[in-house]
Amino acid sequence: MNAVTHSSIREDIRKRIVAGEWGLGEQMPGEIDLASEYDCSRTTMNRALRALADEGMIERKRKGGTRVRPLPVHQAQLSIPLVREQVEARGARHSHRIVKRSVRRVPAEVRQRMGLKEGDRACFLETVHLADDTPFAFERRWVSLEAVPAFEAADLTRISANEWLVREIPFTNGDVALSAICADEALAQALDTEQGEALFALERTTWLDGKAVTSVTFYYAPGFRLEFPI
Amino acid sequence: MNAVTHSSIREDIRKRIVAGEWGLGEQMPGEIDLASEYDCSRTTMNRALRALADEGMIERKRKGGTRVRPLPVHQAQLSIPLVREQVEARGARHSHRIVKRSVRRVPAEVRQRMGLKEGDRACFLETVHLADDTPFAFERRWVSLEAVPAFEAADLTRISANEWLVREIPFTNGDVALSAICADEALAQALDTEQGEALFALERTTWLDGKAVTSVTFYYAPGFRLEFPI
DNA sequence: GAGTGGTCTAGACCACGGT
DNA sequence: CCGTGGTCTAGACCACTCA
Repeated sequence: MNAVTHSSIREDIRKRIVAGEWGLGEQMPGEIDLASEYDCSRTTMNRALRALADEGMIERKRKGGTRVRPLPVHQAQLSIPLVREQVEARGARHSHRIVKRSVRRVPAEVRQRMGLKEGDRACFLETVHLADDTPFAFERRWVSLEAVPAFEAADLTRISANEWLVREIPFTNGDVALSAICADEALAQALDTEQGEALFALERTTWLDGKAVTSVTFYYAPGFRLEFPI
Repeated sequence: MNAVTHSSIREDIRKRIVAGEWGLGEQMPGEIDLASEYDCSRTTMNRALRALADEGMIERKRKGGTRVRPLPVHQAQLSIPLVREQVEARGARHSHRIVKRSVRRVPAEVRQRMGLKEGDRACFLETVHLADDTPFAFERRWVSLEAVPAFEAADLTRISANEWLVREIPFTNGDVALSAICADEALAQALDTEQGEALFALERTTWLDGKAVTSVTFYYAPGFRLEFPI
């Protein structure tokens, strides 16, 4: 209890929670009490407690006071890197090869996922990402030409579609789904592996002000692991 | 620009960034300028900008000022729910059945993952989680009896090991890895599916003050998707 | 050295939500 | 009603880092 900074206070209180000083109910003292205990201002204590609340350690309610979360919500900051960054983080050189590129009508399933109307045009793209010339991931992507007309003419030889979009079109929100899938013939060929292998799939649809920008699925080569701290 | 609250300011500035008002370099005005522009205190502006920095939208450096992140870091708050919660969120009834439970020496691979010494004892546990009597996930777990001696005698018939541990032993940090794996014979049998099916695997090792508590892998039945917003 | 963000303070008012 | 957290303010000092 030296520096009376919001972070030192936060860590100290975290320890006291872990040590079980307060049970799982309503037990914790309020901001004012803790502030005087730590001899800091209420503002500082508020910030420390707010941080603990943000990470799911405690729950705060007006009038109800501050309580230790019965079942702590275990949240992780999962950052979704570019494929290029994933490859380079493994110490390999990234390159990509466009397998297919066309403008076509969107199949019903994707149309629903992206909220497009029948007849809306979109760009379809299949890309293989390589790590030192070994297939690393296979990307199947739809880009709405309603939202991103410029994509039709984008030069994707030097940078990948992912990076082009990230650079040109910010997005406001999106949905991600992770799953496992057996490689069919096309996926097996693209990733230079056997049919039936288990592939890790990451599907992402992103939106800009309520308009779908792109919907993409990445299929990672067998053995891929997405790791992160919690 | 009505309420001059930190959140309204944050959202307004986010819009201006998305609209491209400032390029990808060093362009943004500093706290003081923005504070006077929004007619708020520097404290409030600081909080708004800090929030944008936390979510990876901008980068801040002393003296260097505030800049728009060239490639925004796309971070998601991924909360890892209990299996029971996952099942109940699908509107099904959760139950679990313990398949194996024993105390034994830990194989080298797990020992390394958990940082245990040779000869350390641990509890090994295999559990099948059911959703309305259909296999939903298969859990393979090691619990360090060094860290949690009480686990050896825990009653796991009513609540699962996961919940027992969450209730009894808080943890300070952990590692998570997601991957896809082909079902071998044992997994296929446990999940009542075919050998070779692609399974989604979630592996997690948790620590309490540097001591490994438990290392667990969940294998989800085919078709499982882990979804979250970004 | 100087400018920028990082942080703390003391006080104030407000909004939510139990009593 | 009234206690608790949520927030804003004005001012201050500090620490990092760039020039």
